[in-house]
Amino acid sequence: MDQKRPVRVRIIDVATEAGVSKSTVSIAFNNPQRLSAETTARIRSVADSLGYRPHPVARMLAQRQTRTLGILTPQALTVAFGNPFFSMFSQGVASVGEEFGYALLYVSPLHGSLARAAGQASVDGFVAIGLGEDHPEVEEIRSAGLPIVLVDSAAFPEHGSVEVDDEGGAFAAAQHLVELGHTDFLIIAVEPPYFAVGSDVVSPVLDGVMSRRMRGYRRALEAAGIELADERVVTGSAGFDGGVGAFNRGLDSGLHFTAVLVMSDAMAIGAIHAANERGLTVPGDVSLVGFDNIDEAEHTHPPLTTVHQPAREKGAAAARLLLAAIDRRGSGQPEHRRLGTRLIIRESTSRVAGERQEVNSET
Amino acid sequence: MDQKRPVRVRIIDVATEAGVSKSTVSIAFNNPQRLSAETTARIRSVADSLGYRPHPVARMLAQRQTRTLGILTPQALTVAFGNPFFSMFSQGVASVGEEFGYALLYVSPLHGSLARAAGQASVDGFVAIGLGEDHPEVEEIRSAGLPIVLVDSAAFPEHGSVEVDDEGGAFAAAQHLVELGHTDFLIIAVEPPYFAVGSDVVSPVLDGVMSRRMRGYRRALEAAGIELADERVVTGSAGFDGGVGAFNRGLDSGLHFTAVLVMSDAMAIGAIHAANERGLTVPGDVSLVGFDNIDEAEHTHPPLTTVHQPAREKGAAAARLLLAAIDRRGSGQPEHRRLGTRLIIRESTSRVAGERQEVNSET
DNA sequence: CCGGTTCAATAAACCGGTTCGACAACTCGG
DNA sequence: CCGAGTTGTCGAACCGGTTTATTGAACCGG
Repeated sequence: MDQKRPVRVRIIDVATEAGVSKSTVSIAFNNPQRLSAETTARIRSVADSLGYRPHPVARMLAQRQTRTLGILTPQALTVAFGNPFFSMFSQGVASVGEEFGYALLYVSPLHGSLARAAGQASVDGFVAIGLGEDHPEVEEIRSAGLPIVLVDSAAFPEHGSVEVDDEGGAFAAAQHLVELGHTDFLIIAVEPPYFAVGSDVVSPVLDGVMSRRMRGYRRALEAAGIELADERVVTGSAGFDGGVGAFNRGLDSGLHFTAVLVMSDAMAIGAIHAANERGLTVPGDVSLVGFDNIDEAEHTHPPLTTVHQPAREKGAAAARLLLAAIDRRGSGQPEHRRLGTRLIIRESTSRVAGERQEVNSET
Repeated sequence: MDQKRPVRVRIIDVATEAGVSKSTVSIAFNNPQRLSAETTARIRSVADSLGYRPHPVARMLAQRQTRTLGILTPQALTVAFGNPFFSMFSQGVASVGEEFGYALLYVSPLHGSLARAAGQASVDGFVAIGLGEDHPEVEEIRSAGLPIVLVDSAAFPEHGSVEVDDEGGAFAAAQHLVELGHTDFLIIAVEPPYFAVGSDVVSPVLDGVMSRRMRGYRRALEAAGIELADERVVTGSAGFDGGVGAFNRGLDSGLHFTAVLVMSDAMAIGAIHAANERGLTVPGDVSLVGFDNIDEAEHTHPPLTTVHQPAREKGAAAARLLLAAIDRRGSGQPEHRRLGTRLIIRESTSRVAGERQEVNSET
């Protein structure tokens, strides 16, 4: 049995082998111009032949920086990565992270506790996606002296934040359908209990986002004098399947509707699929508007009308704010950014079909 | 200007305040039963009131473990996260990571060097997605004494690995079309230069995967006596848009084909969309088989026939192998796992239409 | 009253680097 | 030939914890 125990080469080994002190070795790597060329060369070659790599953790400790950005999510990663939107957001964070040489650490609740998970993460700062008021980990992190940028939540003015105009986007979506003459609506929301583990509070994150969207829908409908009965709001789990389930439930409840507002594209794609399966054509029988504008929304059949939110820019902006906060180490004002949303009209929506044309063209 | 400089509370502060030594404080947290109940309680309460959190990096250094799993990808994260498959894989890794209390660190090339990036990552081990033979970072990591599990590559028998039967899946896909009577094929591949930065070698990863799939296609066609001209293989960037581009290019080249084999679902979805835009119906005019079986494949119109690969299980298996390797610290045999693929027949494929219909008139 | 246990708490070493101040040797102007 | 700078290297302290061997006090039976 060849015990392949590749004992790590330490800086002291290199120093001994090269006949210098460990400070000198360290300098040879981090500040070569302070050393004579030959010494540097010798140390380098010894290090190479020994296969020396500075221990990243020791280095982090001494330099007091990790060159790592943390992404904090109150949902399990298995659910987070199930949402294409999250991937796009990640792309944004990653793009600026990579540019500045930072790796990405994903932190999700461990054994139900996000705070504990955050506590044992070695990062220079956090991007927290949707931590609402009652999330104690924000305080936790602050007391650890780490900067944090909140996404989809402005509950903590003392920290940077990046938001998106959810309400405005939702309003535009609903208004668009109203203008097409629709009066009978179904709303598909993502259901609140996103996960339920351990003793921690359950994520009110999406709750915030979703309730803002709901507000936008409601405002537009009210403005058009359309009343929205509670049973016209159905929910399902985030993700494609949740969309088919919710749509079917809406259908089965016996409601009549010609327009569906869906709070996420993933669910909207599921809903389109469900509609087809049930013999309904989109947008002939039912018009449908999603939210997010994920990449696949353009390629559905029919292409999905949806509210674009700049997910990648959101991630990038959050990362930039965080890097800035890391740089100035606690001083300076936190920045708050709010990005726009806009309605993308494709082909999943159309004027309401002939007969029930009780047009309410005022507003 | 209130300088909010939340100086971190250190263990020594707690010790002083509680009138004990720092060892005692450490024990109070990690081995409470060794201490008298009252001392523990007092220390805990002092720590609470001071807001003490053990410094994760210091702790990692002392304990020689990070409780973090590294995910190594030779592509920039911006491109990796653009592929739904990657998200599914991540879900798998995350699910077992979360179960055992590990966070996830994504490591991608920094300034063009994956080796450098890997070197400064503080993890207990790596899951490397598709590192081919000529990737020096594997040796690099081994010499750092860290375990590594290779995914989609068995180039290093001394490390654990998880693979998938790409060739078999591709074979089944092609055979299915052959059985439906198709003889005129187009193959859409993902183009090799996935990125090109710095001095490092460009990822041969996907290359390996893609060439295995190609081999599968070819074998099935040859078995049916169908010859595949080189110009019938078109490429595009991974992702939806790459699919539409490639499909259009195939169409524009004047080739006649009734069947398309696409090496990824994302591209297949783009291809379906492109086909519709060009007035072709799927599967009426052209049959189409994807690869991966991502979640959205079920909800396309028509639902996509594709080769299922167990992406989540792949991630989970890799993570489990890695955790096992971390546990036994270098001893023990590396394990190699190979997972199956299977053809999922949905509705994007059908028997070839009667006569030699002229599919494409001109551009 | 004494040697042997047990229990609680501690001092010191350690994890593996970085960094600061000091020092010796060498250079150079006067 | 002396004193002031430079230059190259080193020792020691430090980052913030954990861990091991040790100590001192209390306990206990003989």
